Amino acid sequence: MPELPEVETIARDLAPKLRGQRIRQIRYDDYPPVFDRHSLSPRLLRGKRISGVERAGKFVVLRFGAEDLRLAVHLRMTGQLLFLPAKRSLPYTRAVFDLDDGKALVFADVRKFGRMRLFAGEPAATLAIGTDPFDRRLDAGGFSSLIARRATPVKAWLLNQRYLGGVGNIYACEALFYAGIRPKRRVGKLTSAERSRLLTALRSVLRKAIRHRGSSVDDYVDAEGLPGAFQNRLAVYGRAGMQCRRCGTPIRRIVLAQRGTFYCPHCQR
DNA sequence: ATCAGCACCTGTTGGC
DNA sequence: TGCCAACAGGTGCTGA
Repeated sequence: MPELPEVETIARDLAPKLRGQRIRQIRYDDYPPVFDRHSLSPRLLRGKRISGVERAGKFVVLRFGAEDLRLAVHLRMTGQLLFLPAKRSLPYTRAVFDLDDGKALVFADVRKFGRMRLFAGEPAATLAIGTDPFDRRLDAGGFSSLIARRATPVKAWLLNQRYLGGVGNIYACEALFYAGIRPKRRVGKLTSAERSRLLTALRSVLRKAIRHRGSSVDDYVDAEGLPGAFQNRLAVYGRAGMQCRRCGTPIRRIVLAQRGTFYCPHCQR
């Protein structure tokens, strides 16, 4: 479900609500494990005060006190991270963090793929997340050197979190549409003009999606349980057989890297 | 050292 | 209407 724009929306919403709140108690369902096998003991969180919330790749990261201690939450496909101002029970709850005054942070997940990890250290290094697409130090040259001479299809490259952190299936398809590049093209063989267009298109579509609070194609909701609005503005994702918004050609669906992949055969070369 | 393919889960949808 | 296969925003492991 959630990619960079959705996770960014959740993190921005949660930050002012959670900052200063203390973790009173934690309850969780551990089958399958909701804390991954690298996680420190969740008991360490009891009594800790939340000092900040940020996004790292597709993770929502909570920080505690002035310490190095952080909790990373990955929503995978159907995870939801919800702030509840008053006690309430939700279906598919996997973990509940009781906060001050009856407030709570709830991690719910129908498919149970989502995981959390408590760790000490820097998120990018610990979680093996590549460069953030919005990193100011990333320019066309840096982007091109991340690509190097890789033979993998450009869409598979975009989905690999070790190069760029945060791009998922929807926005990989969308960015390639706006850059005019077919998903199967070998990433290492893109011209420098194409690479440059791709970085620009990626940033632009991610920025727009954040402005519209993400895409609610299926289960995604923000920290208050409300859907985003960007699903109505998608150019190719989920539009197989429908007319391209730019040229009218039917949008094509193929499977690439085991994922549904959408593109316009006329606008993308 | 890569990388395709499958595993992990449950719910929804579309074809017959 | 009913059944069942295919599919879903992601990633981690295995074996070639």
